[in-house]
Amino acid sequence: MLDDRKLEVLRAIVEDYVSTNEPVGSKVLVERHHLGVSPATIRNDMGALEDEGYITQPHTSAGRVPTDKGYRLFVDKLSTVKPLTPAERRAIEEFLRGAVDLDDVVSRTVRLLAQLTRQVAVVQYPSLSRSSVRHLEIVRLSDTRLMVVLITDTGRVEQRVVELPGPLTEDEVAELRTDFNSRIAGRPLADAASLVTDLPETVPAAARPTLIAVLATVLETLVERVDERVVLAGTANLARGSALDFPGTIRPVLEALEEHVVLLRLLGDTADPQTVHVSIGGENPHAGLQTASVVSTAYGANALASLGVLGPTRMDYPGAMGAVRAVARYVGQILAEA
Amino acid sequence: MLDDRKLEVLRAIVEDYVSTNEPVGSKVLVERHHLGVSPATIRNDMGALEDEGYITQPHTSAGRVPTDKGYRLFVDKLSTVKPLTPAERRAIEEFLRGAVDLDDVVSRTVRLLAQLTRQVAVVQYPSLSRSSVRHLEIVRLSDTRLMVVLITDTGRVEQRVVELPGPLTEDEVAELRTDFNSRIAGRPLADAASLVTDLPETVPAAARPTLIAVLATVLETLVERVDERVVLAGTANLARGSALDFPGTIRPVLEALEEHVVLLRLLGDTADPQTVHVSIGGENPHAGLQTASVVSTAYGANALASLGVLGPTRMDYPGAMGAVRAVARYVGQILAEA
DNA sequence: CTTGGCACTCAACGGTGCGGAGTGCCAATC
DNA sequence: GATTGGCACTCCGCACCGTTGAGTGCCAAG
Repeated sequence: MLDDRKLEVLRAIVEDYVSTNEPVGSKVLVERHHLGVSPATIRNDMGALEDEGYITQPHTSAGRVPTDKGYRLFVDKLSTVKPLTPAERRAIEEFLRGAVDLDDVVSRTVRLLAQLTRQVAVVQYPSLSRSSVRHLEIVRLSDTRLMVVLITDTGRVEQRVVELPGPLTEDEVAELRTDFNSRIAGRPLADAASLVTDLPETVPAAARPTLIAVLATVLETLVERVDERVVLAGTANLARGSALDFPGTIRPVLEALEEHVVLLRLLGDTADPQTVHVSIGGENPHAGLQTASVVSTAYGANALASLGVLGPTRMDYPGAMGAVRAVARYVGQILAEA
Repeated sequence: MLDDRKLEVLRAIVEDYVSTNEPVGSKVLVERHHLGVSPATIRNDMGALEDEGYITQPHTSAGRVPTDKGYRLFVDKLSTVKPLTPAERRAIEEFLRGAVDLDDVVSRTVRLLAQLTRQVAVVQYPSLSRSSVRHLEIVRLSDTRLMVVLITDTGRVEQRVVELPGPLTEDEVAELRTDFNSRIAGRPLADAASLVTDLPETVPAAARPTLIAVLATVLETLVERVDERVVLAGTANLARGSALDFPGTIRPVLEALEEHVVLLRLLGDTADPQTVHVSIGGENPHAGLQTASVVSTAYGANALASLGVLGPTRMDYPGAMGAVRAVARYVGQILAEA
């Protein structure tokens, strides 16, 4: 159905349209891509491509523009991930190395990605799930209030305040601290919860309600889906492209970006850190993102966090995929070392 | 120079323009605001107001639009802060009460403010400066790496990783922990730094380099300007208004919003929690915000944090000021209780 | 000082005509 | 059968134009 030249034509159309942001016609196509044939031939091919739904014309006497389906084919079959230049790689590494803690790593990563791709960058926090408890600190704020601080071996810190049913002395708090730590310190988070559920039975009945309150909070901290945190950068890039990129207004896109749940769903599709996932236009579940594409991948040792970029469907996919892949690798590396 | 009626005319122009988003002419003005005079009289007044630079015409045969100077006069002399309705107050209180920790308070606050004002909301984290050290936790990550966790009485948690010049045993770490805590626990952050600077002199020379490394990080944590953290919400509101609000594109505004330093400067003007500060158009230092206004105030017991909203100069100032003031009060209240 | 009248200005709008880019189709050619 | 040049056709974009109407500034009268 689609011979090699037709595919080549599609590739040329996508590349031209992405770089010029103008519907591309048969004439300019043969000029810029020195395909060895005449415009008329290209026109025939374009007709075929249009029949198959890979390209479309905005109006009768205009050039062609790729459809979502066209971009999909381009990404799947016609393009290769564009590796970064050594200079870029050095810059990335250097920039990320300067981070002082996890928050800083994430924040640098997202800014870096936005700058490299000139799109909106999204980074999800690395997940707790596979990490282990380094230390559980319990601090007495007042007679009836405690603060629980969980520290993991990945450097993550989670805190919670507990309101107690009754007063507690400093000594009792110290005891609680040792009780919990002796059971869960060094254990993976996933296992930790089950290791403390029987704690209430080991103490006198009088102390039980208090312990149960603390336990509830500790469990909450252990299983909390902190990986639901996301960070954004580069939203100004949305206003960069022409009016063609986002019909009418970028408002629905900005709205979608503020709904973190939506973002998480977009990023969530990505499971394997080796592959870069691309979601194009109408493939996105969210109504406000029908003209947007997302390029994402998983990162980190445990591959439970992900990052990516979001932009108009008219996006430099090979470049974005290259940047996303490279950044994900470097971040993973940095996190593994920390 | 400007008699009462002229001021009344200015007020009417501002209010009309803000609500209709269209340059307002003399005729519609007398109709909608039943000033007891004819359009011709109003025209004379408008002429005077224009001569003084309070209003301007986009083009010859159009109505008048307030200038920055006009908005300034309106805000300073012609308007009163619009209090929220009891229903709104209840909703705010209820929403903020649901917060589980400081991060949650901040995140709820910013979303709330964005929704109430339909503008971009900015909330700066409450400052550490006036709070005290609740606890300083030092955790041994490996032979040569420590994690320092500072917990304040305001519920804030700051963490840092320290690379040590030489290895340290668990016992030595425990000793460090007690050394530091005995000196600074319960002390205000502002004083804490000076209380530990002489620590190195109290230990054997061999242990000194290590202690100095730890000390450096602890000091950094103590004085760190965490109040430089800001959170945003409602950026989609920028794309709501007409093209008149932000000439050309909202891009420079989005860019400015990503530069947290800029935001901090904007919010920083606010010192007194009792007053609401307004910065209009050209009064803003940043080039990208020449057509934007910021309404902000300080909040919290120590009045060292601030929050506000940002929108086009064509903004409902009384409403925004009311919302900002009310939200600041409620947040301050909640933080004081916590 | 206020007001009605009036001439003037100018953005916005709809209609018209033209040029050009790009297409689809067809017959001729390789 | 694929390729190609030719050609008629479509239709966007643009410039031009007159009309309309909102709004103004000014002036003379009240």
